[in-house]
Amino acid sequence: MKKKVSIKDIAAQLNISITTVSLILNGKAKEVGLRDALAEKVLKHAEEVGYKPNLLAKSLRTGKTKIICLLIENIADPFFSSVAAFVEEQANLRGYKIIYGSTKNEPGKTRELINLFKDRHVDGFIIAPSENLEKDIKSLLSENVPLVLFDRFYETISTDQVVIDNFESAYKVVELLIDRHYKNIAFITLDSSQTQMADRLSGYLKALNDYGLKAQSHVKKILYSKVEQDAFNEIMELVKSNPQLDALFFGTSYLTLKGLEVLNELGIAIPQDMGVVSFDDHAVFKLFTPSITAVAQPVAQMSEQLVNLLLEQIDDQTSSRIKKQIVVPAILHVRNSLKAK
Amino acid sequence: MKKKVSIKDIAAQLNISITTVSLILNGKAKEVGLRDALAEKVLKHAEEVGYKPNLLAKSLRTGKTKIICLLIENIADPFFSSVAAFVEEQANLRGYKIIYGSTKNEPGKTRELINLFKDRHVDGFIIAPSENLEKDIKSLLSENVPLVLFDRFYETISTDQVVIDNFESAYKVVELLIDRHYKNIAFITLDSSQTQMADRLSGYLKALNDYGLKAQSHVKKILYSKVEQDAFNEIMELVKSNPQLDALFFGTSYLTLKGLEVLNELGIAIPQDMGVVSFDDHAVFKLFTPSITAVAQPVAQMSEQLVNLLLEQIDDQTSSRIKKQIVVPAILHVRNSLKAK
DNA sequence: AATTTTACTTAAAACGTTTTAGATTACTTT
DNA sequence: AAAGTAATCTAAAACGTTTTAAGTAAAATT
Repeated sequence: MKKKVSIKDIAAQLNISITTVSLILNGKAKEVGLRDALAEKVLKHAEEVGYKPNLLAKSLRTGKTKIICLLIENIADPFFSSVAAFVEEQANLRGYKIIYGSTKNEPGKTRELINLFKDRHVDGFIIAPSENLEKDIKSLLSENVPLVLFDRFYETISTDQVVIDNFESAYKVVELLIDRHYKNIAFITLDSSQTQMADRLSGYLKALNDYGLKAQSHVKKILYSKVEQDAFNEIMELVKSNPQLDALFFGTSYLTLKGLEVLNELGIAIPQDMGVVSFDDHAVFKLFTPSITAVAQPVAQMSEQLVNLLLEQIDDQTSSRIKKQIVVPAILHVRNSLKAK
Repeated sequence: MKKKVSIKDIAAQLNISITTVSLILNGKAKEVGLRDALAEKVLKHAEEVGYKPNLLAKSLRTGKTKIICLLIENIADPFFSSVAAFVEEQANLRGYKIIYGSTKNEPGKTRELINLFKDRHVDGFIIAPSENLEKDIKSLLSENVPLVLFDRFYETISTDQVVIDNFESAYKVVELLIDRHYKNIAFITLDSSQTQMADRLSGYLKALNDYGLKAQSHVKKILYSKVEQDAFNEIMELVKSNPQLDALFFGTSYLTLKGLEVLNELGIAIPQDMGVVSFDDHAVFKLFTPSITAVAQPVAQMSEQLVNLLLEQIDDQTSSRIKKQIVVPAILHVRNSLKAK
C-alpha cells in the first residue's frame, strides 16, 4: 500500500542532506563527526516511517549482495539437502542468504549456473564440482571470485576445499569386511573420475591388495546419469553372475538403496549371505532390518568449515591469501548388515 | 581479470548513444525503428566484447529480479527438498532462479525471512506457511506481492494455493485399515492447527465415526519443535500403555520413522501385531521389510502448479485476478505393512 | 518554398544507494 | 586582526541500467 520511503525522502522531511542520512543510517555518524542529537533524530525518524534500504541499490553501489551461491548435484539428494540446511544456517547467522542450483553433475549445466549467478553478483560460491570443470574454476579463481569446493576437488588446481578422507574410509570399510570374514567383496560405484569416487575406489583396491585379496576384486561402475534407469539391473546382473560374492560395498547411498532392492528381490539374506556397507549414511539406514553399516560424512562440521572458508575469502580478497584444504574424518557406523566377528 | 564492459562502453566504442545500445540489446530495435544494419553491428560488437548486463542495475531500474523465494519448513526434509528440486526445475525453465529459506515452522523465523526477501525484491513467494502467519500473509497480499501457499493455507484468507486432499486421503487410509481387520487405530500427528494436519485428523475421526469405531479413537499429538527430542518416547509410551492398539497411522513421514524405531525396539511385528500407514511417502518406504504403506503427494505435479500460479500472478499484477485454489489428489501406495484382506 | 511526414537517433531523468572531496561556520591561537 | 583548526554538514559523482520525450535530417507533400 504505502510506497517505500527512501533516503531521499528522509533527507527532505528532515531538511538535511542525503549524505548525512546515509552516513547516520550506516552507523558512521561518530566516525565522521555528526552531532549525536542529529543522529538520534534521523534514526528515530527512519524507524517511524519504516525505512527499509533498497538492497538492490545498495548492492549496485557497493558490489556486494550478501548472497552465497550453493551449487550441488541435486537438492533432493539427502546428503546435499542436509549440507544445504547446515550451510543455510551458518550463512544466515553471518548475514548471508543462500541461492542454490542443482547441477545434475553435468558440466554444461554447472557452467551455465556459475555464469548465471556470477551475473547476479553473488558474493561467493560453494560448489560440489562436476567433472571437466577445471577451466571454469580456474577462470573464477583468476577473477578472484571467492570460492570453496566440497565433496570433490581438482588435483591440478589449488582451491579452498572441504572434503572427507575418502581413501582411508574406504580402506577401513574393506578391513572391517575382511575382519568379519567376507572374502569376495564387490565395489559398486559411479563411473566417474571425480576425486571422491576415485579415492574410494583406490582405498578399496589398496585394502584388497594389502590383504592378499587382489584377485577377488570386483568393481561395477554406473554412470551418474543412468543410476535411476540402470542401476537396479546392473547390480542384479552383477550379483547373479557372480555367485561367489559375499559382500557389497556401495560407493554412494543411492546406489546402496538400489542394491538393497536387488537383494530384496533375490531373497538374499543380509548379513548371512551378503554383507552390505554403504558409503554415505542415510537417515533410514539404522531403521532397516537389518540396519545398514555406513560411512557417515560429518555434514554439520563440513558445512561450518565451508562457510568459514568462504567468508574468510570474502573478507580478505587479497590474492596473497593462502588456500586451505580441509579434510574432515568420516565416521564409520557399524550396524547389523555385517556378520559378527 | 578484464573489467566488465557496460552499455556505456559499447556506446562510446561505437560512437552512438546509450539509449540506442540499450534498445537494440533488448530487442526493441525493430519496434522503435532503428536500422537493421546498426542493430546487427551493435549485437555483433556486444558479443565480441563479451557484454553481460549488470542484473543488479537492471533490477534496480525495472523492479524485477527474476528471483522466486521458496519458504519451506526445512530443506533437509525429503518432502520439502523434493518440492524444492521440482520448483527449481520449473522456475529455471521459465527464466527464474530460486532463493530459499527454512522456516523451521516458526512464525517468527518465517516473518523474518519474508521481510528479508521482500527487501531483496524477490518477484514472488512460494510459502508453506507456519501457524499464526495470517497477518503477514494478508499484508503481503495487500501490497500485491505475488504469492502462492502450499501444503497448508488459511481458511480465513483467499490466496492462490496448492494442496492435496488431506481429509479424503486420511479417510481412505482408515477405511483401508478397517478393511484389513484393524480395529484399534491410533493417529500420531503434529500438535498443530495447520490445515493439512487438521484435515488429516478430521478424516481419521470421521472415518472411525462412520464405521462405528468412534470409541476406539486414539490421537497422539507431538509438537513439531519437539519431534527429534520427544517423538520416540511419546510413541513408545502410547504403544506400551495401549496394548489393545493394532494399527498406527502417522500424520507425517518423519513421525513414521520414529514410530518404526519404536516398533523395532519393542519387537512388535508388522503387519501381524501392528498395521502401519504413513502420511507422506518416503523414498525408502518401499525398501523396508515389510514395505510401508503410505499416502504419497504428487510432488512434481504440485510443483508445476505452484510455479504456474506464481508466474500467472507475476505476469498479471491486476488485483482483479481471481485466486485459484488447487487440490491435487494424493496417491495411496498400499504395501506390506498391512495384513492381507 | 514552406510544410508535413518519415525514418532514425538520443539527452537526460530515474531507480536508491555510497562515498569523495569539499564547504561552511565558529572557535582558537598567534 | 589574521590565520589556523575544529566541528559539522553536504554537493555531486558514481554504480549500470531503462525509458520518456524529443531532436534531427531527409524525403514527401502541398
